[in-house]
Amino acid sequence: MNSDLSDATQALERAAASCRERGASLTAIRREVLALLYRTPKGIKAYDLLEQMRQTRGNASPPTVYRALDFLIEQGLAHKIGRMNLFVACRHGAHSSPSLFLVCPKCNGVTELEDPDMVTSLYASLAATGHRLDSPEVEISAVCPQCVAGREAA
Amino acid sequence: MNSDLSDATQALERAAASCRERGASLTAIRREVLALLYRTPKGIKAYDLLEQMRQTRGNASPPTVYRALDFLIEQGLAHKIGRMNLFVACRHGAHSSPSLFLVCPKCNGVTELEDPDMVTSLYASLAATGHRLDSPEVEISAVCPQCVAGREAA
DNA sequence: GCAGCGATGTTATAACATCGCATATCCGCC
DNA sequence: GGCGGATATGCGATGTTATAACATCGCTGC
Ligand SMILES: [Zn+2]
Ligand SMILES: [Zn+2]
Ligand SMILES: [Zn+2]
Ligand SMILES: [Zn+2]
Repeated sequence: MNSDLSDATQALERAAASCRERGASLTAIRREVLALLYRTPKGIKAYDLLEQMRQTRGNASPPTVYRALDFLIEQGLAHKIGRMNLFVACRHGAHSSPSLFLVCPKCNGVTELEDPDMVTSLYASLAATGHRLDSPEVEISAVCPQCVAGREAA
Repeated sequence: MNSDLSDATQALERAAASCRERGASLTAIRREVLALLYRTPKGIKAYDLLEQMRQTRGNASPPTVYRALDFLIEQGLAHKIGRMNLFVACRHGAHSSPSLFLVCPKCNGVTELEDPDMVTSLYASLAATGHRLDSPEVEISAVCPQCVAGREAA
C-alpha cells in the first residue's frame, strides 16, 4: 500500500505545526517546495525545483523558490549542500544536534546522518582551537553504499 | 624581518617540485594563482582572484583562473570551500588525511585543521553506514576565535 | 477607509562557472 | 632542422546559481 504519500502528508502537517509554534506560517508555496523536497530525498537543485513549481504555478520565478528555501532553512526544515548547490529536506523534524551530510560524488545523492559520537569529537576539536560550532550542517564527500557496491545509481 | 615572503617563496618551490614529481608543471599562471592564495590565507573568491590577476596580466579571463584553480586542486595544493565559493591554499604540502575546513560565518574566514582523532571517528561513522570517505574536504561552519571574542575581524 | 505588515509577483542583474574552438608552446622523435 | 602529439593559453560566448529592487496583494486592527 501507498504509505509514502501519507508519510509525506504527515510530515507536512508536523512541519506546519512546528512553524505555527514559532509564529511562522507554512504557506502554500513553502508547503509545495517542502513537498517537492520530500519527493527527492537525494536533494534537488533550485532551478529544477523551479521547473517543477512551474508545472502547477506557471508564474514561479527564481525568487519564488529561493525565498521558500530560505524560509525552510531558517525553520530547520531543509538544508543546503553548498558543495553541490543542492537542497534537501531535513530528515529530523527540528534537530538541535548537528548532522553530517554525506554527499556522494558518483551519484550526487545526499544522506543526512546524525551521529552523537562524531559530534562530541567535533566539539572537542573545535574547542581546542577556540572555535565554536555554528551551523547544523557538516558536509562530507563520501561514496554511498550503492556506489561503493559499483551500482552507480543514477 | 620579512620572513613571510621567503616562506611563500619556499612554499612555491616545494609546490613546483611536487608537481614535477607527478609529471605536472607549475606554469607561470598557476604559480601566480597559488601565490595569490598564499597571500590570502582566509580564502579568496575566483573573481577577486581574477581581478588581482589582471593587474599583472591584463588579458586574464574567468577560464584562466578556473583552469589554474582546477589544476591546483587536482595537485592537492588548494581546496575549494563549496559553501562560500571560496578557494584556499592547502596548508599541508600534500596531505593524505582529510582536513576539517572551519568556515567562520562572521568574517568568512577559512581555517584548515588536521585532526587525526576526528578523522578516526569520522571513518567509524561512515563505515557503520556503508559509506567510504572520498575527498579530503570536510566543511564545517564554526565561528573563529577572533569572532568568538567579538572582534568581528574584517 | 486605510495604515501596517508579511508574503508574493516581476523584472533585471549580480555572481559563479564552463564550453568550444583557435592558437601557441613544449618536447621527444625522425 | 622539421614533424607530430600533448599540454597550456587566449578569447568569446554561454550556462548556472542567486539576489536586488521595487510593485502589489491580502489580511488585520483601528
Ligand atoms: Zn536536518
Ligand atoms: Zn552514490
Ligand atoms: Zn589541505
Ligand atoms: Zn571569524
